[in-house]
Amino acid sequence: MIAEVYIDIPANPVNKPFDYRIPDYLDEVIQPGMRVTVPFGRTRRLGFVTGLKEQSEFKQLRAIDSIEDHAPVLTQELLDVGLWLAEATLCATVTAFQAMLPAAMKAEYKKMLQVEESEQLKAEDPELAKIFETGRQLSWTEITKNNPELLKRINRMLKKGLLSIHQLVQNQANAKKVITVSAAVSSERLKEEVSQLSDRAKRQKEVLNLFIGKSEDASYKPTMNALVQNGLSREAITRLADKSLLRLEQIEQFRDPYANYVQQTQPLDLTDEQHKALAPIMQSMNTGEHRVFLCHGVTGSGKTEIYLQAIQRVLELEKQAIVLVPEISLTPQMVLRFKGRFGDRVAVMHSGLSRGEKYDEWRKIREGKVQVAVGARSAVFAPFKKIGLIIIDEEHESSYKQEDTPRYHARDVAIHRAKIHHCPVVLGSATPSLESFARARKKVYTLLTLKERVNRRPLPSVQVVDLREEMREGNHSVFSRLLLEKLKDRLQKKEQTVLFLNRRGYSTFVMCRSCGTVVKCPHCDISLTYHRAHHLLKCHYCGYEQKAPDTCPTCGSDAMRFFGTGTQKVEAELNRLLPEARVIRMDVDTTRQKGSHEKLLRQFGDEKADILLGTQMIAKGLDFPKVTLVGVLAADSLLHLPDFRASEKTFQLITQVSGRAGRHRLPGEVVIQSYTPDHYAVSDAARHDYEGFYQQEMELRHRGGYPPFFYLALISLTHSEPAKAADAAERIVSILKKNLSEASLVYGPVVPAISKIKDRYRYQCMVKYKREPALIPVLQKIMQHFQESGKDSLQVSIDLNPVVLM
DNA sequence: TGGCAACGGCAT
DNA sequence: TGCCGTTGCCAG
Repeated sequence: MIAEVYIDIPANPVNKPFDYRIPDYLDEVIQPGMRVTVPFGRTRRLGFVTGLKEQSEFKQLRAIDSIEDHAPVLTQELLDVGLWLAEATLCATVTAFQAMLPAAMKAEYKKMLQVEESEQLKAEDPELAKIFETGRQLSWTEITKNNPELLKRINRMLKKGLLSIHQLVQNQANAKKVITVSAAVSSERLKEEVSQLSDRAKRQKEVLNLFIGKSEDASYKPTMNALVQNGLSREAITRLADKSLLRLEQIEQFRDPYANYVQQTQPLDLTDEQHKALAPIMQSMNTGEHRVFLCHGVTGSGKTEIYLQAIQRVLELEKQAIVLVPEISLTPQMVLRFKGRFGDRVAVMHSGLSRGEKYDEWRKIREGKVQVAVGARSAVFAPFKKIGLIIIDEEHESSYKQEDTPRYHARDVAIHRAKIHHCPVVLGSATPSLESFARARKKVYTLLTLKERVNRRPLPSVQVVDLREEMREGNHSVFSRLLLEKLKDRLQKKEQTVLFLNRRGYSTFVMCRSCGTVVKCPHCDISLTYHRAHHLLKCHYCGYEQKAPDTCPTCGSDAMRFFGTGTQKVEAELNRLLPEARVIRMDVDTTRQKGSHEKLLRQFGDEKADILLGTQMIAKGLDFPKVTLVGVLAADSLLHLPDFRASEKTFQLITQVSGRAGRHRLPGEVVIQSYTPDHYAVSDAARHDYEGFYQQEMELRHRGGYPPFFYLALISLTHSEPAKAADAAERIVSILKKNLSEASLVYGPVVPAISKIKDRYRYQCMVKYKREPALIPVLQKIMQHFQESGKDSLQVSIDLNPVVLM
């Protein structure tokens, strides 16, 4: 038999299946979807088997070395999804396969050195011989990294055949193993043994006594660790196992990151609106018909309960469900709602888990141990066999789009998979993306609307404060007088406040007041942000940091001033203005550590703080009964970015943040601070008027030729020499113009707002199109022609339906 | 991707 | 002439 294998090299010339002979001992074992190690050129590489066949057009086939998996890691369906994904996003097929698997399954390649002729080596290079004394294989990188001088000598020995190279393909995925202990003989026998043991074997007797009477209970299999923790002796246990009285078994164990909290919940009664929304979803599941629903429900309208009851039905049908949530809202709050309803039938996948934990959750899905997968973007690839429902909560969230290859949108993958499985997709949001809402309007999706909050709670009242006026009247503080007053009021009433600011760090840029110099990143075309904790300037693009200068690097003046406001500065301001207020700050800088995110939220939930101050990450999913005030400090911070979605993002953000207030008994209030209070994105959000915003924004998109009226393809070029990137961009634009239809528009080349990132200069071209069958083939050709390999080379990246244009 | 042959420059 | 770094090609 012959296997078709995709090699683990994401480069154009090898982006196709290679034929390999299956050795006899692997005949009948190898199946499509398994990973194998194969000889490739002069090395060994990991590969994915995508098909089996009898014949090959190639005469000289090499044989598969070994298998990496005992069962396929990709189902036939996922293999097909991978091929589709590679074409749809213009990436190498292996890259698509890798994206569907947990990171722990990425192969690691190691070059090993071994002695072939030890006597001769000793004669030629005694020092080297000493290193290889044990005769064992040693890692090439480990030997050479501390001692680069050895490289030449090793090469010399290799040429003479005294040393040899062995390529090793390592699978990093290893299940956590635990040892369980059980009785190997009857309780009767154990009693006998106890009496026969000498008095000195006190510890062994202790162990045996524990197992007496439990021999017959097959489920009694405590782990070695548990026994040792309870004061029994590991030595004694192994001794008894040696005597065949106890049995030790190694079993694979699943790490369970949520083992500690599971609190069972029951389905809630649905409101009329919720019933009406759920019914068509149920119907679609019952008839096994693929449909896409857009559930547009105001914040607090109980979308999650609809999801939960729909999933309930999926389980009754003995199928599986995938629930996607934005990375940021994967707080225990959200996860617990699913865990609480479905308990250990749920696997959770998100970036807060360790590599091993993610791998375990993934295995639970593959092995059919769970029926529900809750996770961020990549959970859309959950290896379920019979998907009954896919839910995408907060469907407008930009984190559903992967920003590096493969540049896929989870929404597209979900719909693609749902078609294959004949099941519905439910997109949920209080602020749907214009694309989705437009599709619902055109009846491509089915619109489900929830206008009211559950329990009839009113939406919070929203007040917009004009910051220009505050300025005019001499208030230069971050807080308007209204917001400050309300903050004080809540402090007094012992109610809580959420403050939102979309910018971390202390200030946005540092400028010299004497000569106007703004301190920029030496590697990127962007100003550095001041972080007060360590008195540092940081680049938020490449991570570069330097000490904050006391004097201007250009003119030497000491008039360095900090402009713009970040969360750190607001925190300092709060401490100054309201010294009695307890503040929790949440941003990338305070949540970097594992578990800190949850910890901070728990503190706030336990009312250990009065004010929660944070960036994006606090905008959604939070639900605290005591929060009665929400402040948006700078509503227009996103509005003036060079991005056609700036208004949409602003509207969504304000709406989402406002939704954090007054979700329970206490009514909520929202204060929005803005320099452009009349902008429709701000004023419509304040009025909770999605429809109004939608109309106005669609008008502008229509005029500008932007989605949802046109599709976009963004081609980005980077090179360390600006001229090289510019030249390629010119040529690409002319190729596109020549090959695409008249109706498609080709723009560029342009220099993006950030012209340099990590010492590479950037150019962009863009295509706007409605229907363009020639596009994918042309872009594939462009990739093949222009993409160079090597370190200092031209990099081409193509993003179809980009979410961020920068 | 990475290994290697082929190539050319350069010190000897 | 041998050694080294660079370049381009190729893999089933």
